[in-house]
Amino acid sequence: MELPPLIQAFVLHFGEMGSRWGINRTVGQIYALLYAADRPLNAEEITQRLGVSRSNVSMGLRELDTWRLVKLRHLPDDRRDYFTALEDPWAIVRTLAEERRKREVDPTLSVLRDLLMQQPASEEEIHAQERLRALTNTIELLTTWADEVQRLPDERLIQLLKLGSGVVKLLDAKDRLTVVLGGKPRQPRTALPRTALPRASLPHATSKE
Amino acid sequence: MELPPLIQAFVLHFGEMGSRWGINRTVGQIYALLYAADRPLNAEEITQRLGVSRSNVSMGLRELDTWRLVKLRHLPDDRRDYFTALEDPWAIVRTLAEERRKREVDPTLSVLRDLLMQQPASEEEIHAQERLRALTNTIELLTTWADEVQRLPDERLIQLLKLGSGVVKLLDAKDRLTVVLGGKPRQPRTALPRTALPRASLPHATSKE
DNA sequence: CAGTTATTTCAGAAATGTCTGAAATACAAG
DNA sequence: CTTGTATTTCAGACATTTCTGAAATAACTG
Repeated sequence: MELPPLIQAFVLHFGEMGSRWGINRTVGQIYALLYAADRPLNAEEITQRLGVSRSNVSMGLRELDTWRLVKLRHLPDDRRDYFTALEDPWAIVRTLAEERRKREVDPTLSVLRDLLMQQPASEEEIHAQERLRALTNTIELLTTWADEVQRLPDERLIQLLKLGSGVVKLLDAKDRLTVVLGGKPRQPRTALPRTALPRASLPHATSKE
Repeated sequence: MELPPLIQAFVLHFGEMGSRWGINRTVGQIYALLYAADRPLNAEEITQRLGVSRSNVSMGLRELDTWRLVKLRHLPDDRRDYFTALEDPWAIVRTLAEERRKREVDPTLSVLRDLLMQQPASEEEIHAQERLRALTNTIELLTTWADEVQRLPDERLIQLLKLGSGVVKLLDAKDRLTVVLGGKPRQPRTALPRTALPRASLPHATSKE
């Protein structure tokens, strides 16, 4: 592997982390290389820099493509394929979130829903189904939320992230206002737990004020 | 494997998903079995029900323990170890989030910070470092947010999730109020992008109103 | 169409990960 | 200390995944 030390360290690390992220070493290395690169690279260049076989690079690029993490481009007067990494970090985050959900969550949700439709045949299965139902509800709440957040434009998403847990203050403020100003009663669409009613100010929610 | 069909389907699915989740088949199966079970199980029972070797179960339980997903308990007059799954779905979500972060994100963040400290030795490295900086900032924003959200009590977390992207309306409402009522000027702690100022009402942000 | 270059496919080699059975360890009870 | 039971360790068998080189395919060029 013939790379400037800084880039090499980055590439090697991504290769090693690859296995924890469900991609293999070469795929991780290719992505890191493209991400750090200051120009599009073709397969042959990647092969040389990483010191792996040409066919391995071909397969790796195809996998990155199914993850929608690389873009294929062409340079004038050159019929080789050139690749760039999806470069905007927020685009990467969104893509990773979508793809991981598709691969890691959706199949499970589908199986769970299926099992919840079945008629339990024993006490044991009744209990199991209850547990499955609790799990399903939680996953559904999370994925619905993730869906909605995915649709926010970048600025909004960043704004929310920066606010952090500060959002709960806003929620409290809103509930108080609704009461003080005699606003329209809340639609119980998001049925609040009793502890979140007007003046109940929870200890933890106000700890930073 | 001798299990009621519904439970068996659940267990088999978790086993298969295991590889995508960075755990192996047996570990996934053991967790699923414990999660669906209506009582604590000992290693021998798990062995029998899953039809895998006793030693495999021992290793699997140890791994689940390092993930903090199972609890060890003892029954009176029985010196065998009994296990239960972490059963509250929100506790599971929190634990998974923490553990995955520890394994999948923190090491990368540490390497990135390290590489950002280094003196770049070429134009190429200067560019690479800029890319690394962008990535680092994004990951840091995400993990800081995740940290804060982790500290919220369950009800608050659920409340937020149910609100979904509705939070942005609250943000807008707050900004408007600050102006209308002449409230104290915002601390620029979360420096908003210009587009989020008082009446700029972005098209996408108000699309549902 | 033949020649050239780029990419993909794929069988098997190499590497890695998982699982088992046997042996080792741990520990309570007699 | 010995016996009996529970659990862990670990070397090697087995299984899966990754990677390579060679061959096939594709696509352009004259």
